[in-house]
Amino acid sequence: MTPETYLLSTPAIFDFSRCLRYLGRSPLELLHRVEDNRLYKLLRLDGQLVLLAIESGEGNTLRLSFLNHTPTPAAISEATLYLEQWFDLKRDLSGFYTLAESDALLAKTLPTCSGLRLIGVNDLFEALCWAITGQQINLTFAYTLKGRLVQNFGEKLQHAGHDYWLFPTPQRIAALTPDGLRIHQFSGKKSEYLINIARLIAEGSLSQHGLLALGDFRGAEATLVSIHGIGAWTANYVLMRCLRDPAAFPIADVGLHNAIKYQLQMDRKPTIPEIQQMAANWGNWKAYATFYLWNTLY
DNA sequence: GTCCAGGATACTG
DNA sequence: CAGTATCATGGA
Repeated sequence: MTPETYLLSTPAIFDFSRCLRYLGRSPLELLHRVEDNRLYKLLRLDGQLVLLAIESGEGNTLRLSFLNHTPTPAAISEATLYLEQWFDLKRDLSGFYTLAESDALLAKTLPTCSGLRLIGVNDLFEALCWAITGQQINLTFAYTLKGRLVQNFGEKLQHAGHDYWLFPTPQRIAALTPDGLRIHQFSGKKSEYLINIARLIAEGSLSQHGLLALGDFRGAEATLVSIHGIGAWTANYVLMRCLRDPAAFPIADVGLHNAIKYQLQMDRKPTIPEIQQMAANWGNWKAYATFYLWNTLY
């Protein structure tokens, strides 16, 4: 049977293959799969587990295929919205390119990043878990830990010989004790942080909508930082990848430091004041600047 | 064996 | 208020 297929129009500055290169950076990733220029993603849409395949379509489009269901109209609409957010398709990047072409550091990212969109982590709980899990450990181990979280507490769909996963719900993690995460090699502190945040989200006192309703992103940042386990780096990571604050800037990020060191051929990592100076003109493109610099590391 | 990882917090002076 | 210790383990 031929799956239901839909087209989604893409903006002028968009290179799907570069987005896929970012998405395919870790073989340990369980929340999506990249194969043969096609992206597979499991979502819960309109109450059902829906497996999507996304690939380049004719002209400036993406082609979505629903692999395991004939989608309801609501599911089609939700899938479209999800992808627009995931790939940041509604943002006009012309200002960023004007900036990047005249910026000594950012210009170096364009040959390998041009057309890349800031790939999001749409779900707030997932974004927070990923950021906290990744604190002060190498990225490979962070993926291993996330994989354990997903495989032990997430939901699985098998399709055509592959496993597809949904990230655990906050309700599921909120029901754990710290030992339930520590046995999977999360630190004691991170276990407490994750369970507490799961509880806040499960009970409704923390939500993406609520954070965005605070008026500006600085309000969201202050709220996030007030939560145990969320410092400036984590808050800005989540602002950048989930809340879509264009000025989010995880300036203490080691990956950012390494990318700058490499691009400028420095014999040491840059200091925070040096980075502030480099970013002085980045304005509301700091999130994109960070993402492009990260992407030069893969 | 050593050093560093997409940091945050609690403690110390 | 600015430094320091601690976490926790893997990867290089």
